[in-house]
Amino acid sequence: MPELPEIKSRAKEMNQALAGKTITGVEVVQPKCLNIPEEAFIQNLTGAQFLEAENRGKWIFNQLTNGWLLINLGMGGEILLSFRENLPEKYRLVFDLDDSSCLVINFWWFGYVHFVASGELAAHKMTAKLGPNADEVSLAELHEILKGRRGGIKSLLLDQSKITGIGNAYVHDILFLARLHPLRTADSLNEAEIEALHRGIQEGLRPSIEKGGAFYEVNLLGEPGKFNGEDILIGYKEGNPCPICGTPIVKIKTGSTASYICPTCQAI
DNA sequence: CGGGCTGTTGACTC
DNA sequence: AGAGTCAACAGCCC
Repeated sequence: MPELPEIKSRAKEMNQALAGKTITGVEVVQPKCLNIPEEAFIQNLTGAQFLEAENRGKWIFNQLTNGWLLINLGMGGEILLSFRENLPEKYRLVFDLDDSSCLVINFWWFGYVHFVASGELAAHKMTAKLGPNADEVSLAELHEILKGRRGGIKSLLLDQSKITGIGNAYVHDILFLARLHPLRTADSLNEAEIEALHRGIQEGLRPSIEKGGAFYEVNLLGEPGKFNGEDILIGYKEGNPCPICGTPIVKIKTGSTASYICPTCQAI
């Protein structure tokens, strides 16, 4: 479940590893993840050079000499810097590079690998409406995002058009850190609660960003992130004592997703 | 072996 | 606006 900490880490690694390298060939195993016909995709990317990589939420934006290579790993996957002689068992796409290495992309569901020509980013529907990166949202911006919204705070945090990068894995700890129940409505938060939410977003993401992402995702070299299970406060820890008050963590249904909360610290 | 669960996203409905 | 449902490229657990 790659979310902002993992994707931000991958983007940094790609920026370091790929800048200046040229794509010499493209192998597409899974054309359904593309946004344009396979032939056009290969034609556009062959010969393109990587300039710079950064993340916007869960998307990696690779700026190329002739456009953008946009990657979203969906519900989990790997981006590996490898060699043709050492390919993993499963992969969806390979970019051969001019130094004889290659970039291998795999994901297990719903990943996207898109090409957008220079100047046409605004027409790319899946990324055009992304909100600001969750780790960069200021308190004032958060105020604006919450203002007048009557929906639940959890679904708002997961809405990538409002604020981008948070997924169902990190949202449990973010809300716990803020002492907010996921079904609290956005416009019901008082000033102190908005500040708590802002801190919760920061503190819920930062440790994993600093550790290169979660242990269940790997970096470009195949090494797992260092944000471990014991770094997670309450997410997926049903029955464990709340680290603040000792009340057992419970799993509740919130719309179509599950939420883990401390029923004492996060009263509705 | 089959069913249900799990991270994402957009389209579509009411 | 927002909540609910569905479907789209797996893999795991029971």
